[in-house]
Amino acid sequence: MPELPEVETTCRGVEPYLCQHIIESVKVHCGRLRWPVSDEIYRLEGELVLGVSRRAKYLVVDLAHGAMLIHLGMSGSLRLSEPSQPLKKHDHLVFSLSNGKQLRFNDPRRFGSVLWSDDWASHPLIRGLGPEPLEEEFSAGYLYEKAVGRKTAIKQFLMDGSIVVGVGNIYANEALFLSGISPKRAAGNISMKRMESLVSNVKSVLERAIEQGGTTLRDFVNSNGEPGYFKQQLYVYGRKGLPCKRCSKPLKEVRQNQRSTVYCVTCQK
DNA sequence: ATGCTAACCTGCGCGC
DNA sequence: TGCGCGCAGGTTAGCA
Repeated sequence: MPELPEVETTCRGVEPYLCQHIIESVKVHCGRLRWPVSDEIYRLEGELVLGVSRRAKYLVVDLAHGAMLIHLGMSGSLRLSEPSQPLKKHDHLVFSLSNGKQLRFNDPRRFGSVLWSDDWASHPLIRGLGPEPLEEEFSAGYLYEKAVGRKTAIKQFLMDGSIVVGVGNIYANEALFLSGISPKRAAGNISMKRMESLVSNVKSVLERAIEQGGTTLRDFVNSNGEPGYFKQQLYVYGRKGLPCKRCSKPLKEVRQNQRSTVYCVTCQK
């Protein structure tokens, strides 16, 4: 489900309900996530939330004495609920807050994770991540330099978190289409000019998706349970065989690294 | 260093 | 209706 825009949407949605409130209790209904939920999670109880932010696709809940890192994996979501509302299937963790509300972590596939960290920025899963795509550090010059000598397909390269974070399958497909670059082209074989276009399109597609509240394919909902509206603006993702919105020829699907890639053989070279 | 594979899970849509 | 199959927004460990 969630790529950067969906995580950002979730972050903005939950922040007002968490910030300056205390996590009074933590209930773990199923701790078998991507990484087993550690008993350290109970250190959250009594902690004041100072802020909620995002790094890559991790939500960072900053506390007075540490932090909680939440990753939504493929199917995770966070919802604010009233304690009286019945639990939904796959509500694995419930955080009761001092404002009387509950934050519930739901994740059917359990690829997500919920971690305690004393110093989140140096956590092994965070340390070593590449720059944020919406920050200035992610520039054409940076991407071009990183790509020198790399034979990896550009799509795979874009989705490599040590190069740049937050670009998942949907938006990698979209940015490449918008830039007219074949997803199969070797990363090291792209001119600076085209890298400029690519970086610019990665930024703009992510920004536009955030404005629309993310992309809902089947089950993404924000913290209020509402879907995102970017799906109707997708050019290629999920449109295999349908006409290219630019040249009308049918879009082609291939698999790269176990992920589906959809592109236009005419418009993308 | 780079690059590829399998693995972690449940649910849904499709063809038969 | 039901069943089996393939596929799904992510990321890591492990091995060549």
